Amino acid sequence: MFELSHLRCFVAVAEELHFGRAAVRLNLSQPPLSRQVQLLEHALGVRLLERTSRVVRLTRAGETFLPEARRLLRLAEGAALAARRTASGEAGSVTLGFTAASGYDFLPRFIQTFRAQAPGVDLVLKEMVSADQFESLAAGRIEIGLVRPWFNRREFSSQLVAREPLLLAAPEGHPLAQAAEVALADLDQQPMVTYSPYEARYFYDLVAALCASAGATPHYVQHVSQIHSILGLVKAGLGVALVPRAAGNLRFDGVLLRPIALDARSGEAPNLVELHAVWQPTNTNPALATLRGLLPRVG
Amino acid sequence: MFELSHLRCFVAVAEELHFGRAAVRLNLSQPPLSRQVQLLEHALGVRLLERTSRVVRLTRAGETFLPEARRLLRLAEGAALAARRTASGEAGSVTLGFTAASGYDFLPRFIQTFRAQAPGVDLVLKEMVSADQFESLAAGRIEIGLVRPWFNRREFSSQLVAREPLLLAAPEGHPLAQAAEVALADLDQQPMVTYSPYEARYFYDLVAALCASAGATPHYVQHVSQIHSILGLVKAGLGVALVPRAAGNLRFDGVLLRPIALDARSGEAPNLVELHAVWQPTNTNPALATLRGLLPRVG
DNA sequence: TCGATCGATGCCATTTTTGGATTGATGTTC
DNA sequence: GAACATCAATCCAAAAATGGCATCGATCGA
Repeated sequence: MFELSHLRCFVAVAEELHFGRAAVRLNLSQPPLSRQVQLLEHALGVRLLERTSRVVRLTRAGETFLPEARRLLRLAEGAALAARRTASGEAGSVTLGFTAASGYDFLPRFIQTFRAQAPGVDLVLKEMVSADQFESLAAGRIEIGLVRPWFNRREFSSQLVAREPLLLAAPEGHPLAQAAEVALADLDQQPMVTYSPYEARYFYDLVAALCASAGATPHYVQHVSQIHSILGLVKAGLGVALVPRAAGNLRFDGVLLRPIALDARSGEAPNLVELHAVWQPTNTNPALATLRGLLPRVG
Repeated sequence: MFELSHLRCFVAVAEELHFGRAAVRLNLSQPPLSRQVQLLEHALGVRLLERTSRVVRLTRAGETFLPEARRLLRLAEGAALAARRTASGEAGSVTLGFTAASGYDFLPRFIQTFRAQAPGVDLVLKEMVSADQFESLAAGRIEIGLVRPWFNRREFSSQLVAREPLLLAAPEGHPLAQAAEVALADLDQQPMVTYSPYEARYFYDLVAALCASAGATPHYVQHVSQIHSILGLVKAGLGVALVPRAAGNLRFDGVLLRPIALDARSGEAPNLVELHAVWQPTNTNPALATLRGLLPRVG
């Protein structure tokens, strides 16, 4: 069988129709070039060039072979480039898990940044709750997850990627929605829609801790998993709720969002709501490294 | 840069995930295989395989490169095959010139045979009178021509490919068309449409010689180039004509064809009408050799 | 007829490749 | 935990391939 180096020799001669000039082009001398082309012809069992001591011309078989030879050389370079780009993380594919809520704000902004910075990487998205993401990571179904606390999975690496405050969600016309901001104490004895302690434990605990910190005891009228469901119940007048600021991107008619007032010392609502990226430390996918490098850009 | 032999080594290892088995497959020993794969990785500047003393696994770059490597090897084999098929005349292209009349019978039958026997050869057809075919041959516009005599072009090779008789063409109802065959003597003083002595000299001379051989002197009422035009004038009642048997394939309504009666000794009409193939003897197109080899099949 | 140019061939030095021997690492069995 | 088998990598000598110089026969132009 022939080699790519034979093809380079043949292509140079076929294009120059002169062994001397082709040899110069290939940085070798004319005798080895003559021999290399002869080796190619022998390997193929076909005469590719007709030559006298003065004239070099392609045979019909040579005419057939020349475009194929050029194509092989081009494809070889392309294959090398593709391998290099994959190795460097410029090209490849990553499977990313995300929670519904992270899809409201962080994820869209991250995807935008990621596509701009790494257009050659294919991002495969899978929505699932945090617990399922850990299972999928362990099973290799996803390579990185966007999850809520709390987790204590030592076998995964993690990185905090975003924090945001909780806001009050109240129906239009609700007394608490009239003010520009709301004191936590005002939530005492208020009907409130809160999170499921099972399917949304992180948010359940967060809300409970926040209210307890102010000595407020809301009247929890419903426990729900999804934020968009919570907003629906708020609109229906069942009560108020505390939701992450990103929920504002849902633009729910009939529901107003108000910051929580703080004591005079701190000045701004604490960013209590955390979002973490998690992955297997042994993952060697270069595109994952590329992705992880871009996470801090969107915080 | 890497070589196709490197690709073969890599593909074998990638498929076996074991250097020893891959080496056996490639008919070489394990140490040189290990080194060849290392050379490929060095040439690319990319790690394609992760390996410990016990485990071999593709990297992501290796996963990207493997299908490209397989493709290159396949295309290399295909390129070799294409060159061999062109060299053997199994594949390629031929330009063939032909006269209008040869298109009635010989050429269709030849094309049918040629396509069956040489499906990989592209046949490019160009209709032109014999004189123009010689010019086109000399100029390289066609590679073989189907021409009528007479020619005396020593620089071309030729081969008689078909012969056929002349038949009498008479309008329906014409007295000469009532009999199953016609004596040449019957043509004496008959109105006759014949060939142009300039644009169809071969046929003009043939008809004149045939009539003179029987002592008949037809009354030539028209001189025309093309056989289908002659048949039209016969139908119109201007006279009879002598045409090659292949003209019967035109199926001209209103015109009957009758064989020419011979003297008792010979028994059948002589095949006076000749068709020759001509080409440049220096032409090296293998597909032309294939075509020429098939010409005698259709005679 | 002579000289210049060209591709092919001979020969040799250098480089590359191959295979056997061996190594260190790793997993299995006892 | 030790012994053993297996595996990919390394070392080294031998074989093969490559490249370059010298030269050849053929061909073209002056």
